[in-house]
Amino acid sequence: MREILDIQKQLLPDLMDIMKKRYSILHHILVSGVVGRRTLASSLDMTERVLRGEVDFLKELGLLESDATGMKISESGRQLLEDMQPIIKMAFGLTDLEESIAKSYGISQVIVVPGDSDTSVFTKKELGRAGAAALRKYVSKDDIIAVTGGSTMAQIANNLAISSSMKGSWFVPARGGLGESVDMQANTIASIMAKKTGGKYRLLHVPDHLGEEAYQSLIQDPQIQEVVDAVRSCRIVVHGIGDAMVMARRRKVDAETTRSLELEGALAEALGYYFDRQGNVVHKMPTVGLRLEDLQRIEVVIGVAGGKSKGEAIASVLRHGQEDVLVTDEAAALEIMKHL
Amino acid sequence: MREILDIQKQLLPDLMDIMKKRYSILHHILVSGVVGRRTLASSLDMTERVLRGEVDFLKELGLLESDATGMKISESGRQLLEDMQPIIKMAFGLTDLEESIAKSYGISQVIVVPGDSDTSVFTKKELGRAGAAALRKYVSKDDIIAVTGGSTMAQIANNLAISSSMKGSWFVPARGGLGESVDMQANTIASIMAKKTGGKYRLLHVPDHLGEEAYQSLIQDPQIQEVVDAVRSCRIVVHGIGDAMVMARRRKVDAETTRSLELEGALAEALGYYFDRQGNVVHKMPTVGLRLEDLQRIEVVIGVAGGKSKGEAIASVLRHGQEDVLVTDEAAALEIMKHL
DNA sequence: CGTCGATGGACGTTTTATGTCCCGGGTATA
DNA sequence: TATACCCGGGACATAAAACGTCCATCGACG
Repeated sequence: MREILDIQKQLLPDLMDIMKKRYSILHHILVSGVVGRRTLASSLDMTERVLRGEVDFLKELGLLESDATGMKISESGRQLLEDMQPIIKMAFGLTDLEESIAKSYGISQVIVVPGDSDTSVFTKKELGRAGAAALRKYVSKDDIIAVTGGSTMAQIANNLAISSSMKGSWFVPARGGLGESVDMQANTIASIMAKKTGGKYRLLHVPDHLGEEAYQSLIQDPQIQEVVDAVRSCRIVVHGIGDAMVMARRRKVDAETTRSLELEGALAEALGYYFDRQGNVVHKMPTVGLRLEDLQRIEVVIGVAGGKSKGEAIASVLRHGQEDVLVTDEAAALEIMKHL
Repeated sequence: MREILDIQKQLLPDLMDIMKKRYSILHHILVSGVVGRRTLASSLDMTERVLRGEVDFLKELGLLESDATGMKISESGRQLLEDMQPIIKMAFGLTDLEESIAKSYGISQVIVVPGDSDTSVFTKKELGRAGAAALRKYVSKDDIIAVTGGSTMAQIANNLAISSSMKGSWFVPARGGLGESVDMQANTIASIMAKKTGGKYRLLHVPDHLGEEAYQSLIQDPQIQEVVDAVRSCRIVVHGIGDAMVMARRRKVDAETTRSLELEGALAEALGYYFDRQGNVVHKMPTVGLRLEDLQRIEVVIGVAGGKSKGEAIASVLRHGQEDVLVTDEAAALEIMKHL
């Protein structure tokens, strides 16, 4: 039942918008009894003319009637609304979640896919699909796109396809070596994405656990510098969000730092930075590439993460307040709303 | 599952058309492998430009890819088509039926509702709804609309609602007394329709089983003449279609005529005329009103009938070749196609 | 009996869709 | 290897639809 809508959404992306619009017009008329165009327009926050277009259409379909006293719902319209109840509830439960997260955290767009990535690989794939769609939506010609590593990012890469709009794009890792395993690290993801879309890529080869001296000389290297400059001038960032302690363990952070993270109350990780509950940065991985302060001037920052277990972490990162777009799943979204 | 599509068809008929269009584009590309824009346009019977609009859109969505050799389906497009298979079949299976009937019998529009009126009252109601919608579609200002009797016509009347486009219309019975019971006869239907839509009506009070002399004097009557003239100058006819023998019995046709009907192979009845399998008129009820030859110059002839048992009868009437619009149900439609 | 709010018509403007043509380039075939 | 063909994509004028805005008329209500 839900699939049918998801499938249709692929072919008719604005299906839901139109359906919701027409539904809410009908619904408003139903609860109002008899209502005039102007009143209805202002209560629905539409211009009078565009409402009129829809109303004429609905009248054509026989779903509402109008005479000189105003508009009211017809019998078939009333029946339709009743039949639609479950569909609307299902289809727009998530939309409501999206809107309340967007509003609460001040984000331009939130996309919530149904399910829980923790328990269903299908949801994780869906998250990747949605992330890829979001990227495709915001990308424009010849953009530089910085990406991070992680399994969610890998799923996004999987779901990208050759596309003329990304043909001229550059994919770069947002930050150098962060101690991830090879197939999940940012370099790998960037190259896969470039391959899938027909775009180009540059990599940042920064070994992990470098001595201070070697590190300093490395970041002086003109080749590296060039890539870092490209990264920091990117227009779009797509990054995952992780649980702080899980990430620390995965990256084999030393015991002392781990203890310090625990003491500072680190909850979330994104782009090599660790955040506490309030969204403050409590630690930073020592490597090159994008810095947190760069995010302010970057036009599109897309965060992608899902699963109930990550809900709190996502909320922390959102609270830091640099995200423009969030792609998550239902389970995480519910958690996020709990941590308001 | 099916309900959701039915609901969408009611609320979003325009989007369903678009969905079908995009689906068939994708499908054609799938079966063609690699195909060029111009070739595809002609095979889909679209202009090149409008196809291009859709193709650009589908490319944007990542459902198809194109290079200098032509367009081909992408992996996600292929997957989508597979997922959509059942949806399309459900949503448009009837559409296919509609189109083949329209084509086979040379009718402008055929509307098929799901189900079988013989076994489901819901389908019968739906037939009425569809019939009412068809009438609403074709009616224009101040039309004269001739209607017949019967239970299906009564359902149509039930589903009409007050409508500005019918406010100036006249409803008249297509033919005088045909021996139906009062609540199903054309006079009743016409007056109900007028009441429901806010239109006006004139009736033909012609008693059944009149002697020849009385009949002759009746049709000379100026009042009657006036109505008959109105009826014969109508722009729209909406009529039911019945099984010949069932109708003969219901109308208490005398034994001799019944025998003659049987001999002639009468199968169907419409507008007081009886038709054989080939669509020839084999008998005519003796009353005033619309004549069969009037149909030629009447702009919109709408036939409404459903139920598996009536399929053959409908086919006979269609074969007579005066129908412009047919509203029927799935069961009847399948029968109609059998009697090609 | 007058006032208010409603619909539906009208009209100019803006945005979008469409018809049409053409160019550079890649493919297949000779 | 040369050539003829068909491809996608850019360009542009035009038709069509959407939209903002205003107004005439009608019915309900005080």
